Amino acid sequence: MQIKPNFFEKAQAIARQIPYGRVTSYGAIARYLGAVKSARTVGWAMNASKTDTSVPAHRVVNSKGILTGKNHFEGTSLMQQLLENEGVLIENYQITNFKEIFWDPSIELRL
DNA sequence: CCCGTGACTTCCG
DNA sequence: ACGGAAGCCACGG
Repeated sequence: MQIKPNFFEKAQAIARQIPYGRVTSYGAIARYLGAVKSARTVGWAMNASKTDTSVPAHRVVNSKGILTGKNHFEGTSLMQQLLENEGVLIENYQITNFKEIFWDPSIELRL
């Protein structure tokens, strides 16, 4: 549905719209964009957004709720610290209540 | 212009 | 159920 101007633009836009204390996955964003298998590109967008403080890339994790991008963040536990600061329960870089705080753009933004 | 890489996900064997 | 391979998009050399 509708054309896709740019994967990057969309991915960043969605990531920026992630509510406080919520998280989502690359696949969820990619699926909303109409390209489930393009989840990697979403991660690429996060990488580009890394310099963009307007994009909370720390709220984006993989389908398992694991902070896969922690390695690309400053330091190492910064990503986890940020999420924990928002009330997200994380254990060993994995979100324990992932499904509870999961924010799916396809559901929240489908209107 | 062609090849390789990258923070993922899904399918097939 | 587990493991390996493919697919997609964009950017850099």
